[in-house]
Order: sequence, then C-alpha cells, then structure tokens
Amino acid sequence: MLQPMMKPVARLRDVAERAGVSVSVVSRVLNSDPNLRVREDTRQRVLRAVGELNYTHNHAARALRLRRSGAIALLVPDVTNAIFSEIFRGVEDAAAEQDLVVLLGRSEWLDEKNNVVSRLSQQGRIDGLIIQLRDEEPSPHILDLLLPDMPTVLMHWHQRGGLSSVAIDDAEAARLAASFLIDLGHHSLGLIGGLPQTSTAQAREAGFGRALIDAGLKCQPEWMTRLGYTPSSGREAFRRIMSATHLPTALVVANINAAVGVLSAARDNGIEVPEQLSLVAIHDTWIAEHISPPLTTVRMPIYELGATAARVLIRVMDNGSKYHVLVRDPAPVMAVRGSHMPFPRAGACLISRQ
Amino acid sequence: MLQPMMKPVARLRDVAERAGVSVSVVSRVLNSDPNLRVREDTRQRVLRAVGELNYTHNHAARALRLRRSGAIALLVPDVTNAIFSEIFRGVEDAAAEQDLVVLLGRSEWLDEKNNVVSRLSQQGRIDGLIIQLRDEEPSPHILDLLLPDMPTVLMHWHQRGGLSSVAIDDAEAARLAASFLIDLGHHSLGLIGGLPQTSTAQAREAGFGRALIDAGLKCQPEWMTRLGYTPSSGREAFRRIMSATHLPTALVVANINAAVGVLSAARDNGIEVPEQLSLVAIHDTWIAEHISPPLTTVRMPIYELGATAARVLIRVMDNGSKYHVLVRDPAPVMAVRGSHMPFPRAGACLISRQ
DNA sequence: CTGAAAGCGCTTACAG
DNA sequence: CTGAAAGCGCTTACAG
Repeated sequence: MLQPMMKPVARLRDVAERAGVSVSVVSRVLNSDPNLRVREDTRQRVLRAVGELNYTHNHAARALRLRRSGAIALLVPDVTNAIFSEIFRGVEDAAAEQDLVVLLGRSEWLDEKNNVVSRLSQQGRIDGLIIQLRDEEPSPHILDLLLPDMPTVLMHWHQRGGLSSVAIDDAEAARLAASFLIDLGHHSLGLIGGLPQTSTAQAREAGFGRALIDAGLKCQPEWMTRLGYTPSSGREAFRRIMSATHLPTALVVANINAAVGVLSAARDNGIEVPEQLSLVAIHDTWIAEHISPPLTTVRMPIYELGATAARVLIRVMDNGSKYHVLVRDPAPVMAVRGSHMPFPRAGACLISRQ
Repeated sequence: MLQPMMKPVARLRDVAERAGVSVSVVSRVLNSDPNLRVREDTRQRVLRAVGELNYTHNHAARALRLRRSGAIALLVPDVTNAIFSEIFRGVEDAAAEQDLVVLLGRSEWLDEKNNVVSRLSQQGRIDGLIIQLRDEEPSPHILDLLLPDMPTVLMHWHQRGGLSSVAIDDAEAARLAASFLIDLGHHSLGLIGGLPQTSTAQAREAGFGRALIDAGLKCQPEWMTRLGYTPSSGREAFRRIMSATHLPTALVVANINAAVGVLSAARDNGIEVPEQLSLVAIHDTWIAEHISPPLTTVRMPIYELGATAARVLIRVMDNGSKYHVLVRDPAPVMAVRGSHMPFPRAGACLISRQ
C-alpha cells in the first residue's frame, strides 16, 4: 500500500486560525466570491496568512465538493508526431486561462474494454476531452458509447455529427499547394493523400481537385493515392505512382511525414528531387528544414487549432451545446524551401521510364 | 462558472442499497479488504449490484480520503521526440500494474514561478514525478526547492544526488558504436556529442574514448564536439569537424536527431554518406529507416528505461528511500543499416579538402 | 459476519 | 460584515 503522499500541509482551517477568521471567509476571499463583503483589513489578514503558510488548495477536496476536477484530457494517436507539439501548446495555453490542467494521452484501443480513454474518464478524473481519433478508426460513434456524458471535442474532424469538432482548412491547404505548383508551370500533378475514410483526407483531396479544375487541368486517378500520413505509406504511394503509364512532374503530399518517405523512396529509385520531381507537403515541422532537400510545405494554424479546441471544449462543458469550428486564422501559407522547381526549365531532365 | 461534469451516477450508497448491505461492505469487497469476512453469497450480491449500476468509484472522494491521487506525472523536455514514445509506453505499462494513471507534460521553465511542474504537483494532483530535465538545465537542485516533498525520479541521469535516478548505459552505447566502426577498419573517428553538462553526454564521451583506447587509437579533440542532441546542433557540429586540419572517416553521433542534421549538412557539403564518411548514431527511431541513407544506429532499452523509472518511483512513494538504477537489459545492440562502410575499401574516395 | 459513524478538506446556502 | 453547519463520496477503525 502506498503511503500518504506528503507531510502535513496548510489547510483552510490553518489559514483561518492564523488570520483570526472563519474558514468561510478564507474560502470566499480566495475564490473572490462576489457576494462577499469583507473589510479590506480582514481581506489583507487572510491574504497574508495564505502567503505565510504557503497555502494551496487541495484538489481532491475541491473536486469532490465542486464535482469537477479542473483537468481536461488531450488524446492523440501519437504524441511523438511533431505536428502535435504545437497543438499541445495551444491547448495548454487556452486551458491555463481557465486554470485547467491538461492531461496528455494516446487515443488507442478504443475498441477494447480497458482503454486509456475510459480509465482517464472514470468518475472525477477529467471534466472534458479533446480527442484526435486514429486515422484507422474514424467512427466517433464509439465515443458516444464509451463516454455518453463526457463533454468531448473531436479534433481534425470536419463532419457535423453528434460531437463538437474543430478542424483546420485542409481543403485550402491542398488547393494552395497545388496552385503553387501550377503557377510554377506544372500541369502534371499527383496527390499522395490520406486514408479515404478520414475527413482531412477528403478535404485535402477536394482542395487539390479544385486547384486542378480552376486551372483547367484534369485529375489523373493513377497519380492519386490514399494510403495515409506515415513515412512508409508515403514510400508505398510513391512506388505506385511511379508504376503509372505516364508520370507527373510534381506531387502534393498531404502530410509531411509521408513526404519523408516519398523523399527517401525517390532517392532509392534514383529520382532527383527537385530536379526531376517537385514536392510540396502539407504541415511544417522541424524535419522540413533538416532533411535534404529541405521540404517546401504549407504551414497551417496548428497552435490555433489546439487553442480553439480547448476554448470550444470549455464552452461545451459550460453549457452543453455543440459547436463545429473551422480554424482559418492565420490562413495556410507556403513555406518555400528546396523541394520544388519551375517547369519546364532549361536543361530539365524529365523522369524517363528506362 | 463550469457546471457539474456529469449526470448523477451510481455511488457506493446506491450499490449498497441495491445489494441490501451497508456501504462498508461494498467498499471492503471492492477493495478486497483482507480483514473482511463475508458470506460468498453476500459478496456475489454486491458484485452483481456493482455491475448492474455500472459503478466506478469517484476519484476525488477516494483521493481525499486516502490522501493520494492515483496519478503520477511524466515530464520531458519535448514530447514529440520520437525516442520518448517508447519511454511513455514503458511508464504507462508499469504504472497500470499499480492502477496509476500517467499524466504527460513538458519539463519547461523550471526557473519560473508559475510552471507546469508546480501546477501539476499542487496538493493532490499527483503522487509522484518522473522527470527528464532539459539538457540546458541540468541542475536537479531546482527540483528540491520546487517540490521538497514530492517523490521524484530523474530520468536519463547518472549522478548520485539527492533524488532517485534511472539511466541507460550510455557509455556502453558509445563504446559499441565506436568499436563497430573500428572493427570495420576505421581508425579516424570523431564524436558528435551532447552538451557537456549532461550526464548522458559525459557517459557517451567516456564510452567513445574507451573504445579508442582499447583499440590503441587516439582521440582527436578537433573531431569531438559537444553541442547537443538536435538536428541544428548536429549540423553545426559537422561544420566544425569539417574545418579541422585532417578529417575523420567515421563519426559516432551521440543522438539520432543530431544525426539527421549531420546527414543533411553532409549532403549540402557534397560529402557522400557512407561512401566518404561513415555514420553510426545512438538511439533507434522511425526516422532511421525513412531517411536516406538509412541510419545505422545503436538500439537502447528505452521501453525498459520507462518501465524501470515507474517501478522505482512506486518504491520511492512507498517507502521514501532512494534508488539509482542503470538499465542494462536488454543490452545496447547495433541496428545495422546503410550509413556505414568498411575502411579502407576498394575504390574508396576519401574526403579531400578541395 | 456486518453496520453506524467519523472524518478527509473543501464550498455555500443560511442564519445572525 | 462574518460564522456554524451540512454535505460532496469515499475508507476504516470500532462496536456489536
């Protein structure tokens, strides 16, 4: 059995004694109760006693009494995904404004009985949940079953369903990437997309398609894959596209991690980026400038996505209503680096099939 | 003000009523109180009622009563560092054995007043703390001041100080990497090391040195840097080593993220890896096989590091004593990929200075 | 074998 | 303007 976690520490009662008032007054002063009228004199005595005893309130007691924990959870498929770093900061900053602590976890095993989600959301652990589902598990209905009464916000989610959701403008990101390449003279464009059941993949594909249509170009189905956002799926996608009859001169890669795989697959196949193939990836993380060639990407408002998710969650917890928010500010913007080139260019060496 | 977080839910009392016993019995049955004698009959009734009402205990009440929260925190400088993924799994698995939940956070701003560490460790939030300090802030004394009574385990920390600590065998990792290269015929080896104030960097440098000495080779100070574990520090380290009078034929890179920077700096400088320069990096993450060339690395017992940290912490919480553990099982092992070559080799093209 | 009761540290109507 | 008291949902000596 574990022992008590710390030595005796100041309680409200101790503060009250030292200040010569009742616990009620101390509690009210600390919580700035608007109904409280105290002499400034008294208030100062209380505050001084709090400082001298180094009082901080006991969360367990507070949670029990108020029926809320003061914590929210942020669950994502993979905490080590660099994109996620910014999301976390956004959530934390917005949560801190309301004195909420953020618990970070993995959104795994939603099918199993004894999963992280249920364990975290057992009575009294957290007041609300921001969750990004795994791409392979895009049916949020599971959550309804798992946590019928938990205020929940789906992240990276466009559909308007039973739960609140926040998303970034994935369509615009892909449109921007594609038209950037088109403006460079490319007219043979491919898309390395995400899993088709995810709403981000659908949106990115739609945006890509719109850019081509706007430019009077045609989508080539054999240049479009829907395999996911991981390096190995990027690798496989590249392999498939390279086996097409004709080849594109440029690719929009729907995710930067997939682009890492594309880049290394290209190298393995002796194809030079950007000389023979231009690449633009969505999302801008540290790897973009530390890989060779440095990747041209679309930078997205990821910090704001996190902050918005937290603010939406707080409102859901507050009034139980439902929100669907698309974060567009700041707008997606090109981070221009070294993985693209104009087309056609002098001395350009097209990919020739043997 | 936030509203109560969920609709009325079964309490101990509800279970007791339904089972026709007192709350004491229900509580004791659920906690398998060894002093409890109940008729099997009664126990079954209780268990059935628990199931029917879908009872789970209220954490806040439990925490208040038991004076412990059932949660521990894991704080690391950067949650998106891929090395950390395995640590997290290890900690979670070991913690789950004791029904402890793991809160994940960033170990930042230890100097500031209002930091994550203090906020998390306010009364009753967590029972203990596993922390990996930022490399730039290697004085754990700050923790003593910040959290005098919090059971704490330092991770990736070798020194025997006031706090418990767990580490992997960093010296052996570097020794293994260096002797792997030496066995390949290299005798001009450099080390791209971590910040000198960190104990991991000291250990890796020591292990590297020992391999050279064992082989009768000399350390070349101009081939050794101590700039850190990030891609940009790796880039800078490469630049410095390349400005030396003579050049090494192989490098041990003390961290895989730094190796990513080294690789791209090498490419920028027109140096072929592995043809002109062999690279072995410590730590084995997804990037190793998705970068080009795939990196030869040393795989470390990172999952076990996390699990051990949690087990040590649990013992510290239990009996207040202090432990210093070096995790050596499984032993560091080479993950052989494509960033190294024998030396000298037929047709080898050494790096020549212009 | 089982139950009544105290108390963990808070907040908040209610009373004065 | 301030305080006494109830009660949030548990656990656990103690009594029977």
